[in-house]
Amino acid sequence: MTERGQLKPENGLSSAIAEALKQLIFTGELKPGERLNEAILALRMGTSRGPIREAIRTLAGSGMVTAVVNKGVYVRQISVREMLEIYDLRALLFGFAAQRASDNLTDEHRVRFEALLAAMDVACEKGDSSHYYELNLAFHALVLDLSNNQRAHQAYNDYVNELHLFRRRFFNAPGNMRHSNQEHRLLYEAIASGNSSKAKTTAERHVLSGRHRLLSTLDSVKA
Amino acid sequence: MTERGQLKPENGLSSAIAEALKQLIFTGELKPGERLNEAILALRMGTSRGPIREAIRTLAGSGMVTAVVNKGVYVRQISVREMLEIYDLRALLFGFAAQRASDNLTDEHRVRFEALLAAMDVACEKGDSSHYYELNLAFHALVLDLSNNQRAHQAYNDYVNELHLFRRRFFNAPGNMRHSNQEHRLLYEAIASGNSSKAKTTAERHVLSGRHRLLSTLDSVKA
DNA sequence: GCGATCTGAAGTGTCAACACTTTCAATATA
DNA sequence: TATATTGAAAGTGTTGACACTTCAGATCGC
Repeated sequence: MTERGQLKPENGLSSAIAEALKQLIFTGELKPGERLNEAILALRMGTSRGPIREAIRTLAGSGMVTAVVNKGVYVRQISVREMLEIYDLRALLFGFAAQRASDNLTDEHRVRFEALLAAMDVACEKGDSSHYYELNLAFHALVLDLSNNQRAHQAYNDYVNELHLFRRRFFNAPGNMRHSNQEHRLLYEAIASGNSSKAKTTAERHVLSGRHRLLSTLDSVKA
Repeated sequence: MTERGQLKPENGLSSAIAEALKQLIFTGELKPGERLNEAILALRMGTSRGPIREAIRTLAGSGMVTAVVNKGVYVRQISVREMLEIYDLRALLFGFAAQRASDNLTDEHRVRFEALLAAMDVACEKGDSSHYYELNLAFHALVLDLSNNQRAHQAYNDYVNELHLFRRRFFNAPGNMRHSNQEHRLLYEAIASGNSSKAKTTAERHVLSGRHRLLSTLDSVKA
């Protein structure tokens, strides 16, 4: 955990701290199961324990950490079962969004989709997985945007973050870009064709294939 | 807001306070948009402001209240748009659960379903809307249980609570029991028949018909 | 009379100190 | 040696005090 003194207090100290803690958790500097020591965090962030406690309670409210009375708070650990459940929900949401997207698609969005797909092809060829990851996120975000349902978008992002947390615990499955890229193309074609039910099933399958990949990797590790 | 000194501190004072605040919000003693005054709450709960602040941050984390720096926290207000979005998600989840339920149904569950439906018939005849409401919750919970996906169940409950919050803001639409009751029967038949896709669409429609009722009531008020 | 500035109250943000619980290791005891 | 006891250390829970921001109303100048 490196020094990180910035902590822009634009929106209240505890909000800034909560944001910083989230970053620490997502980047893996704070690992799942690890305990958060209030005093040490306070020292590191350069404040007293009060704001730290409040930030931690915020995270506890959103489920990122679990609090045990008189013992402390721990970064949430996600079980395999929970991961599978979340994958199903994510698939459901993505299918829902794709279905709607095929109804709400405009020419402007077509352009953006095609630009994204082209860029992903390039990243895929070059093997630039980090850039591909960014584009992948943007692609999914675009679909969710087109669902015209902000809550769905938010819930989807929450699920993705939670899964991210889980995967970090085990290994950073890079996922095979090529296959994923192919599925994206198929999904876009389904959306663009206006066949909303096909768009839905394609989108669901896309997420579930990710779930399947992760699951089989997990099995092979256990064996 | 009545005195409520119990506050069993079994799991930490701030957790207990958070629970108490949730109750106050759900029962409507704290109305949407209303500000939460820390000092007054502290006085009423018999503690100092610290635990109150932490409880409030917990609620803020789960989205029940919104915090504005240096001004205070306010009970969340849900817009019509947001309500519609949540209804869609709730329908999606309920459809998902019903689909799964038709795969996971056992004889034991059949018995419970039929007991619930019978009891609902009775409550419906007697016009006992309060009891009907309880049974209605139990019916939905049973379907969600059968989905074998705890996260789905939790998310569904969260959505229901949020909608509850919204409806309180306008009026307590009792919903017509008779119609709802009929839909429950249809849904159970679809689930019991093992036709999972029919179960799914029936469940979705059940929720969406609720959404439609609320929406048309809203329109008639505005007009 | 009208607008700008000042002032006070109300309320939130932050802090440091203290009380309480848990844990673990050292010691005593059978 | 194994087990129970006890005491210190570490860390969280809680509190009251103080600093700072915001807002509304009073005051002053024009």
